[in-house]
Amino acid sequence: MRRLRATMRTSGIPNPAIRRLSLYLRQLDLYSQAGQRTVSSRQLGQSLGISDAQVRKDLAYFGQFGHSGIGYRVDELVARLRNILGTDKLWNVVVIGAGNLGRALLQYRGFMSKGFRLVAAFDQDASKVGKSIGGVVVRPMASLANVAEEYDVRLAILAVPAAAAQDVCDDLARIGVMGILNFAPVALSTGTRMVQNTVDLAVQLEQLSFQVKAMLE
Amino acid sequence: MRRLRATMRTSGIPNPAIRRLSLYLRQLDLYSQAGQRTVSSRQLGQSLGISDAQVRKDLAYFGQFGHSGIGYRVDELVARLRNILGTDKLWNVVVIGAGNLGRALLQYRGFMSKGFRLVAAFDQDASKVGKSIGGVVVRPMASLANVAEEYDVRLAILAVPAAAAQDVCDDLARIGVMGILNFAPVALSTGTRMVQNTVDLAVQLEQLSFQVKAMLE
DNA sequence: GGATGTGAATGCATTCACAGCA
DNA sequence: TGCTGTGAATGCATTCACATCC
Repeated sequence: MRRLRATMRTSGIPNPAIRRLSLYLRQLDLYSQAGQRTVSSRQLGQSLGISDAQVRKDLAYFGQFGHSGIGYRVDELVARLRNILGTDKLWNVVVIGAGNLGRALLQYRGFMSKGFRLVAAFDQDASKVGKSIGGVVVRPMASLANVAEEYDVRLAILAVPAAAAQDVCDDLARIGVMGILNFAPVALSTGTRMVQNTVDLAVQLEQLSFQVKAMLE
Repeated sequence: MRRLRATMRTSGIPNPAIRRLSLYLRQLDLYSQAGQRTVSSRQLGQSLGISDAQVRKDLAYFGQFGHSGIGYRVDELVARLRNILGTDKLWNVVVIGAGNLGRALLQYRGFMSKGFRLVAAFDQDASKVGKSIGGVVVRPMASLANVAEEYDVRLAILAVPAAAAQDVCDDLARIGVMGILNFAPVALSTGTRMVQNTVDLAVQLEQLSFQVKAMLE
């Protein structure tokens, strides 16, 4: 049994705060599109179910960019959040696994405008190799290292069966990938130079099950 | 601007603990398949990157079902966790939206054995209605209420575009759905008799981006 | 007046450390 | 001896409340 390292903190900033920054950014994009110029911590918080103090504290971890009496300038804050999250630069991302989920992800275009670009997909199954899905070509696993180097790939989306996930994860670590968005229902064992984010649909549904069950009683 | 209610706690049990119960269950299924009969809090924790004390405390919230000197009996604990999470009964689930993601979810069979059954899919687009995907028929939105009643549906998976999500959410609330697994990148505004769990892929990637960025510096 | 930014206070969650049991 | 269950202690995160600024 391999031993997992516990989740570690990257900095002095609370992990939940970093998650909320993403939510702020998403909401601010909406405000920006709607033509709104400024926003208060109160308004931003209410639209997300978060207290105004929490919003201010989260933002203040990264400096002072509010304006007394005014609030935050939407475009300014968007730019700053992108910079903080690292999505002001474009990340090249690979998708491993071109099954149902992998294909759906390749066709989902919601990433593009947000600082991520899917540059290639990989599948072990030769019959899938060569096809183009959502404008991205499916390649053989053997070409992973080359592609990763060519595009300086640091992020990967893992959409392979659970049984294969750890092996692929090890491969990815070896070629310099440092972040994995993992859709396989397993806890990956990774080194210290790698972070993972596992999205397990069954886990998600179980959370709902628990809570709905409680409401029904 | 609609105001969201803050996340509330269902009981005296820490929310993070409930999330971990799902992880324990997932891991225990593996042990069970491998023929392992008992497991200690230490072993279970290590395989998930969680401390042994944490494991024991999480489980102890729900009673005492460990055995001194032995640990926990795997099958017994699996049964108990299913019971706690509510997945010892079968939940009928509907999928709203038969686009890329909706289709992928319908074809993903990983739920079945875990207490969830996809009973129907719905789409607004008439050209999709009538098709069968992964053994599930796509129906018109208009038939949602009937199906929900017929199958006593309490859980829904939302895979519609962001712009449509809130309206669908309101519909779902009206017909008695109480839990939503939301893949649209918006914070849904719900009443008190409803819980949501939003999986936003961009948010997930942004978390990785932030952390990988920090590691590269 | 209407906001931010922030120390202080509170409230949660996790870990420690050990009694107790097989 | 090996392990659980649990109060006590610690450590984090959130909220309060107010000085401060436009």
